[in-house]
Formats: sequence, structure tokens, C-alpha cells
Amino acid sequence: MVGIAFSWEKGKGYYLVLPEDYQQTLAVLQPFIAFFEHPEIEKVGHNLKYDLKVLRNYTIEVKGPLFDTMIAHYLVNPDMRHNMDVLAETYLNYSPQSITELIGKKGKDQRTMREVAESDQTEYAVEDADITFQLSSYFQKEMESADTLSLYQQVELPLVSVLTAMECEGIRLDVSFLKSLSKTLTEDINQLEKSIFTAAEETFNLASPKQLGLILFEKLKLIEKPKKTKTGQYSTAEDVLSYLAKDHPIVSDILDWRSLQKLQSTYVDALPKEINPKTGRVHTIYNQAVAATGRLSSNNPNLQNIPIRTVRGQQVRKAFIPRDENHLLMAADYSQIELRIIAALSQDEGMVTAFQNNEDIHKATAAKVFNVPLEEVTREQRSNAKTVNFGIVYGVSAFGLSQQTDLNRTEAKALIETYYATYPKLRAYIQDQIDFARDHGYVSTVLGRRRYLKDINSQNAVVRGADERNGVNAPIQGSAADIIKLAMIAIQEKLTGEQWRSKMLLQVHDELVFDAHKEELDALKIMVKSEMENAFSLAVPLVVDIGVGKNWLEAH
DNA sequence: GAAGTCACG
DNA sequence: ACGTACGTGACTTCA
Repeated sequence: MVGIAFSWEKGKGYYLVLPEDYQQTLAVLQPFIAFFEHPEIEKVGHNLKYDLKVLRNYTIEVKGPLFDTMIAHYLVNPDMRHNMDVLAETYLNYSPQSITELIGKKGKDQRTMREVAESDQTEYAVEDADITFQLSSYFQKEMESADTLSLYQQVELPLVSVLTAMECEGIRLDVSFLKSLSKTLTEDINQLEKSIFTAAEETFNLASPKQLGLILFEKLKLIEKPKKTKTGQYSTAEDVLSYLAKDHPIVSDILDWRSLQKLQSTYVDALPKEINPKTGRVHTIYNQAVAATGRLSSNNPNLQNIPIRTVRGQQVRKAFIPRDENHLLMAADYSQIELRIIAALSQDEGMVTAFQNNEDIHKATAAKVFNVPLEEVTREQRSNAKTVNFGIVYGVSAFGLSQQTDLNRTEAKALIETYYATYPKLRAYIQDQIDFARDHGYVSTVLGRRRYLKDINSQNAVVRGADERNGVNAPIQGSAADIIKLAMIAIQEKLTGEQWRSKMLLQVHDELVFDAHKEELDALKIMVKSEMENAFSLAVPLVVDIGVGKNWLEAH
């Protein structure tokens, strides 16, 4: 830490210069602890989670009310970027000094803030504090008029501290297991590569879609009219190749090569590099202000997209392990939360009843739309019903459904029609959302989180259609995000307030992952299940499934 | 840095 | 006739 800027009056600010030496810095910070840890003084910042984590490294545990201008603006307009310099220009009509002017473009010549003259540091940092302070009162009013202040104060701000704790906790990885996984992957990848080059009768860069396209569609001429990407290149995307795989062994080898290559480069080899040498654990960073629907995102590394769908992919999950022999990993996930939300919001009797009776919703849907008894539903019928159930949430078309299933467009269209006839209030609900959006320009979640849809009344059917689908999807995906955020806050409150030894580690949209202390396991299951299921009350019950194991795969 | 691809919910 | 399912982040190639 190089310095800290403070401002508590528009246009004024103060800059605290900190020495390079850690112990000396602690001494300089000593008189400020009373401020940072004061339970009543509100601390305003832009991306406070970052500042909270830096201060933690200097043994300061920030307390008291928070105001985060980045998150405030995320609620004011979730689709925009939230960089402070842009916000200053947009809302204060003021262009702050850019960081690049001060330290240069990124690269080897970039200077550190420590190397900048103290007077320049002061000017820059104080301007930052001043702007942030001014933005806070502006966004406060904006949130009041959009009625999102309670979402901000009761959910988003408390979540900042919860995420800080989760990120600092991190999760343990089994590195030697990943190393051996990488070895077998290399062998299989080399094998596939060999057979692909033999079939192609030449070697080329398999990782280059451009080169691959030329081989498949110009040299081997696999089909008459290959699909092209928007830049005119041959498309070699998964759905295109899958279609060809059954007739051409080289194509299925390419698909296998791609999937193994992906596993190795994105996960197996990359994850160990992300281990923090100080803690020996992997610490993702959650972004609370990127996903326009209210979801979190995860990066450096992304722990929200760890493989699970394929057997080879599942091996990666085995590498996520408990912190020590006294712990197990516990995973708790909401069962069908988005469909439960659409059922509750639409009040459709058929769907609500199915959930109240705790039925297998895809099977129940199949029985209804294919008009067969529950016990006679085939695998294929259930699978198609499942695809429609998910598709409805996104606003699927007959074309889209036919792409995702083995149905043709006519059959897909008929299935969608039958679906709406089965769940009539779903269609009414979807129409209501679109009508509301047309009148008000936005839609909202159960906690009043808004998403503005500027093209909802557009003359252009394509962009209007996109906003209509967003108008249906955003309240559902966003309400699910609201609910799990409420649960996380309640759970973390218990874990810290009651001094549990178990820790909450990860969030994956509808799932929470814990380091569960073996002695607390039974109690933890009960507490987490109850807090998640009762985080928010809907017209249908929320159901949480819990799993425990010696790795993340086993916990499912 | 854009484009293409693919991992997840 | 047209375009065609929501939300993300990471890796590789290539201009």
C-alpha cells in the first residue's frame, strides 16, 4: 500500500503517505484503526471489496456501514460499465486524471505508484476520493427513486463482506492428482493428433479453426455447403462438427481432441498456477457488478465453470479437496430454482402443484404434454420436456428447440404449443412481463432489482425480440441470484456469529460449497439447508440438495 | 484485441 | 424473408 486518500466534503481531500516498510506502515496506520473499525462511521469507496482485502493485509478489519459506488451504479444501471472515470464524466461532468498519464501504459515500462512524485500521487488519489464521495450522494438519490435502496442495503452491501471472507478463505487443490491427470491427457491428445493427421494426410495446427476449416471443407470436402462464421471463415464449432461426426471418424477425433485440449489448458495445467504460495490455496475473485441479471461472476481463476458434464471433465472436480483431514467438502444446491420461480411468479396451477408435490418436474411436464401416465414417460420424452422447460425461461423458438432436440421444426412448434396449453398461466406471465417492459422500460426481480430494456419498443424485430427474451429471462435468473445472495448473507452471519469452524468457500449460481468440519457436519447440513430453503418465501417450496465427500465431485 | 471456441449455471 | 435461447470467463490463433 502506497497511500490512502480521504474526502468527506465535496472538492476537498487529504492524502496519507505510507512508508515502504511493512512494520513502519502498521505504525503509521495505528491512529486510523479507530476510524476504520468504528461501528458507526460510514465508509464510502469504489469497489470496496478490494480495499477491504488490502486493509486486511495490514490487520485492519473494516467495520461500520459501507457505501460502494461501483455496486450502487450496478443497481442504477446494470448493463453499463462501472469504471469510476466514466461515472465521473457521465454524472459529474468531470474528467479525472487518467492512471495511464501517471504511470504509463501497461508493459515493462510502466511505473508503480510508489515511483510517482508524492505531489502527483496526492493530486491523483485525492481526486479519486473526492469523486467517489460526490458520486455516492448522487447514486443514493437514484436508488431511492428506483426503489432499489433496500436491495442495496440489505443484500448487495452485506454481501461485500461475505465475498471478501470467501475469497480470502480460498479452496485447496490436489496438485499431484492434477499432475498425473495432465500426463494421461497428454498421451491421449498425442494419440488423437496422430490419427487426425494421418486421416488428413498432412500436419497442421489443430488449434487453429481457420486451418482446420480449410482441411475439412476444402481438402476433404466433407459437405457441399459448409456453414460459415460471420467473418466468412468455415465454422468448425461444436454443433457443426457433431452433425458430421457420425459419418467421419476424423471429425469425432477432432471433437475429442478439442475437449481434452480444453480440459488440459484451461483447468488441469492452469489451476495449479493459481495457487497462492502464502496460503497454498486457490483464491478466486468474485465480481459483483458485471452480470446484468444480478448474478455473480468469478475470475482469476473462474471457479464457476469447473467441468462436470463429461466423465473426463469430472476428474477435474476431484482435484478440489477439503482443507485437511478434519474436514470434508459439502455442496448444497437449489433444485430447479429457476423453474420454481417461474411457477411461483406465474401462479400456474399445474406447475405449482407439481412442485408442491415435489414431483420430478421434467417427468411431470412430459406426462402432461405427451398425455401419458407418469410411469409411462420415456427417457426421450423426459429429455425433450426438460429441454422445453429450460428453453421457456430463455424464450426459445421452434427453430432453437429443434436444434437442441431430435425434433424437426414442425414437431418443435407443436411441442411448444402443447406446453403453453398445459401451463396456460406461463404464457400469460411471459406476456405480462413483456407488456410491463413496454410500458415502463424495465423489468424487475423479486427483490426489485431492475434491468432496463431500451430496445423493447424497437421497430427492428430482431433487437426487439432480444429485449423481449431478456424481459422474460432477467427476472427469473435475477430472482434466483437475489435468493442465493440472501442465503449467503444469512449463512455467513451464523458461521461467524456462532464461531463455526466450517467455512463457506464457493458460490456457483445455485450452489454453495463449504469446508465442513467433521464434528460440525450434521449441524451444518441442517443449518445450510434451512437457511437456503427459507431465504425467501415463494408460492412453491424451495428445495436444497446436500452432498458431502472427500472432493467436490463426491459432494454432488 | 478481435474472433472462434467451449467450460459452467 | 429473416433470424433464431439467457448469463458468464479463459484459452488459442491471427492480423
